[in-house]
Amino acid sequence: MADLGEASLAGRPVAQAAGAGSPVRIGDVARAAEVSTATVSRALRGLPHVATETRQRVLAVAAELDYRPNLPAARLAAGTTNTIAVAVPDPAAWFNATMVGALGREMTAAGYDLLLSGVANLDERQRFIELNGVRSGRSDAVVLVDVALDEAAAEAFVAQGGRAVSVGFRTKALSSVTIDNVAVGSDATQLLLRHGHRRIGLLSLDSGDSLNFSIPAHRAQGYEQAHAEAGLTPDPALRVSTSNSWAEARRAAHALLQSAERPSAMFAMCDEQAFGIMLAARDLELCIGEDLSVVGVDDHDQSRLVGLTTVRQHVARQGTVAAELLLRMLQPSVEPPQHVQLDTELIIRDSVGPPSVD
Amino acid sequence: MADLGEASLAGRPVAQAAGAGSPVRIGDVARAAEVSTATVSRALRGLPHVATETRQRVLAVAAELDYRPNLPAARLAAGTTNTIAVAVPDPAAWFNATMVGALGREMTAAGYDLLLSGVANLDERQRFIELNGVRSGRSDAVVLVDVALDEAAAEAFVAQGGRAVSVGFRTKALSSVTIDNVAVGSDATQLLLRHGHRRIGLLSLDSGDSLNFSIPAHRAQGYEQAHAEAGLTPDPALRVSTSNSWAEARRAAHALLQSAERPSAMFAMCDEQAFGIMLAARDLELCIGEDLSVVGVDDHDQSRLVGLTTVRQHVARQGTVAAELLLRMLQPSVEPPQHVQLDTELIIRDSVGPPSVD
DNA sequence: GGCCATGCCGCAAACGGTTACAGACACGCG
DNA sequence: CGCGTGTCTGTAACCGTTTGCGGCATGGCC
Repeated sequence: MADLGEASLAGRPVAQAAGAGSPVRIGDVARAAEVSTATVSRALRGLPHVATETRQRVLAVAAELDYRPNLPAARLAAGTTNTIAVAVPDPAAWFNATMVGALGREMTAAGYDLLLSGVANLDERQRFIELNGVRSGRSDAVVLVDVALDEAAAEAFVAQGGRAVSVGFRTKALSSVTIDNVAVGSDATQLLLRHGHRRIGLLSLDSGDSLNFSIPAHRAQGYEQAHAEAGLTPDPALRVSTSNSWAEARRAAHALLQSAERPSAMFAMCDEQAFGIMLAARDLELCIGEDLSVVGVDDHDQSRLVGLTTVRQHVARQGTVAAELLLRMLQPSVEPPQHVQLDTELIIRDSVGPPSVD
Repeated sequence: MADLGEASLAGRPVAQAAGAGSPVRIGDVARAAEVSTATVSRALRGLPHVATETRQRVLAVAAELDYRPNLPAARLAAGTTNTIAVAVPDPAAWFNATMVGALGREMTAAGYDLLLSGVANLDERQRFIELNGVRSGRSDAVVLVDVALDEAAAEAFVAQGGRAVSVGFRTKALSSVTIDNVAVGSDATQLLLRHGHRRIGLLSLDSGDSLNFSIPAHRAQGYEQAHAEAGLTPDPALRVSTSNSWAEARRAAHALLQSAERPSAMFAMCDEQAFGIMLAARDLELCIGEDLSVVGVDDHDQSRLVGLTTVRQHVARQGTVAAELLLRMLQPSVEPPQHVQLDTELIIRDSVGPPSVD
């Protein structure tokens, strides 16, 4: 206790003008605190078996020396990275950005770093999976946002010790957080049918771009199902698909709306596509909600602004749920994969009305 | 060469059913290829001083064994991480998400990982800077997106060997990519003045939320300057500020537009705020472009949809430029910080017209 | 034929922590 | 007083790469 004063007198670390000269290592702290490196390691990480007095001395000395543990070294020795890797098809898309934001907030609070990868096609997906297996030590776990893995690949991944949670896609082997996409498609379509629409266009997502085929497929299924329940069969000509960019959606909608028997309403896979439809309608001087009804999915920040009726999914909540699943999964005790399905909600705005009489 | 066949016969790696049993290490590859670990290391990384024949044998064996180098170990030994850490105030905001997307694309192509951190206030900024100094070995370089560092902090950071590029904020010690924010403010304001507006509201950004005070300050300066050039003095009552969320902007605009002498036009710091203004106008049944003119900044994806006149900044290009600066900075040769200023562009849409005669 | 340059390759020492194991010490109890 | 128990601490063996340096052929040249 006598020599404590020597080391930790000042309030702030000595400036030390290190100039990248000689980085302080754990041994330096140990020497200055007159303990072993083992004790320093334990003290700094809050592990038990360190006397309070000793711990405080170590803490003081470490602060004094402005010691920063070297991460790769710690990771190598401990075999854990405190990092999670997340794969998203397009980091700039609204859904993904919002998801990553929520996920990041939670994981940062829990002491994890977030490694972000854009994974836009099957090659990149393959690469991501290979690179982020446990064996590489790049990350402790992986979250796949709208990046589907087939059952075999998922099982292989966990068999090698990989941990993953999937967002938007359900696989037996992985924990997942999803919504009921059949219900999404059905709810949207039913709304349009109730308003009296009989020619309802379906703007689907390209399977080429998307790595998660099941989402558009299930929503389309809901669309079919709603028609069937009403005793109707949708015209296949009313079905087109694009990527999730509004620009492409606009082009596709433009073409469809100029066809001989144009739809009186459109259901789009996401609000960004719906925006594209609205732009196309504007081009053709069709009034939204009168000449053309539109329903999207997501409840994008801007949907309210343009009065878009949509099926809301709580994106941020999906992010926090994914984080919870991750943290649980990172515990030493192994649990079977968890599957969480969140509710969606139909949000009625101005973009839907009865079909105009031609 | 004779034993090559033994190791690399098959097209794909043996399934090996590792079950996380015994990870393949570099020594295993070395043994199987009958070379030293040094040679394996060199061969796999494409370094010189390896005979072509040997290299191919090593490659084949490594593929056969499905070897994955352990990253922390490699990083510890090499003292480099091939990772860059990026700090953004809010990962979900459109500008940031788009920026991160572009940056990530470039850096991934160059073989770097992207570590994403939300840095929303000064404490988090402090923490980010401390955590990502060179000494921690967490990342090779840092990019600060709309997260300003004062001159002293920036110098201290580079003095310790840290490398950083700053986006949206210019500091002597750091490379930076910026736009001319005074011109942005001035261009937008001049447009409104030319249309005959005399009461132009300014929706600024909270300095509390934003870590980059200079952006709203400079734009406000352009606003003042444009007024001064026209021989006018803006009414301070027309100046409010919020965060960059449209919801807050909406509330603020709502209040301002209900005041006795309401502005006939508004200039917002970003398109998201402008959207909020447009919502407020809708609430009050004011017609955009007639009863109220609005100008934003960014050229957000949705701006076109709602006909928002705005000052476009090329976000993705800022991202690629930042990536170039980073890559140059990561070269062994030390260069002085580079400063790149990109052009902006006034995009005229429907949200601006002459003031309505009251 | 000797010598030097050159190209490949291996040995072994880092890199900077973590942690199993054992030692030291104090204490309480029979 | 001996012994078990429990708490604190140190010793040293890893963790899995990278890389400086030296060795050994080989080939060309004088």
